[in-house]
Amino acid sequence: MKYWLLKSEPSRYGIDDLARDRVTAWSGVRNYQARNFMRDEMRPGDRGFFYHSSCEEPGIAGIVEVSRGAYPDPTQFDRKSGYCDPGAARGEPRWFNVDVKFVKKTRLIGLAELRGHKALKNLRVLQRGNRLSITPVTQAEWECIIGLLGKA
DNA sequence: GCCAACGTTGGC
DNA sequence: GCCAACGTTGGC
Repeated sequence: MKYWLLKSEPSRYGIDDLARDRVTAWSGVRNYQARNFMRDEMRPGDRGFFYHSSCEEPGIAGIVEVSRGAYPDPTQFDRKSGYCDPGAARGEPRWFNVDVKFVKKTRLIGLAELRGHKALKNLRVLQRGNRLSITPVTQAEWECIIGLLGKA
């Protein structure tokens, strides 16, 4: 079982949207590294932090669980979708996505707080210039952050 | 709005 | 296969 951090802009789709929907397709990812994580490494039962990016208070806002392993992202074939990829063919999908389900909403753990912990110094989302929307989280990092949530 | 960082594209 | 140009991301 692995741990992940999934970024989303709350103005597009935030933790409250997932709390309402309970399950959502993590579709629309158009980056090969992130795709490979979903296709090759993410398995049902894996857990992840839901991270709010490009917003007033960037940070971890919730916990999710992978509820379905990777399958071809239907939006790549949808001509009306902004995620449509003319280079993708039905028999040869280029993009994949998993489904994630809501586990819980947490208090917001902002970047400054995350940076305050040595155990998190390698957390990808804290690195300069990090843009990858899906990143692995080590078990030690996961446990450190879960520990922070135990506090007020 | 700025700007650093990074991925992708395309000419050669 | 190199690399400059460009577009996007995302914190500040």
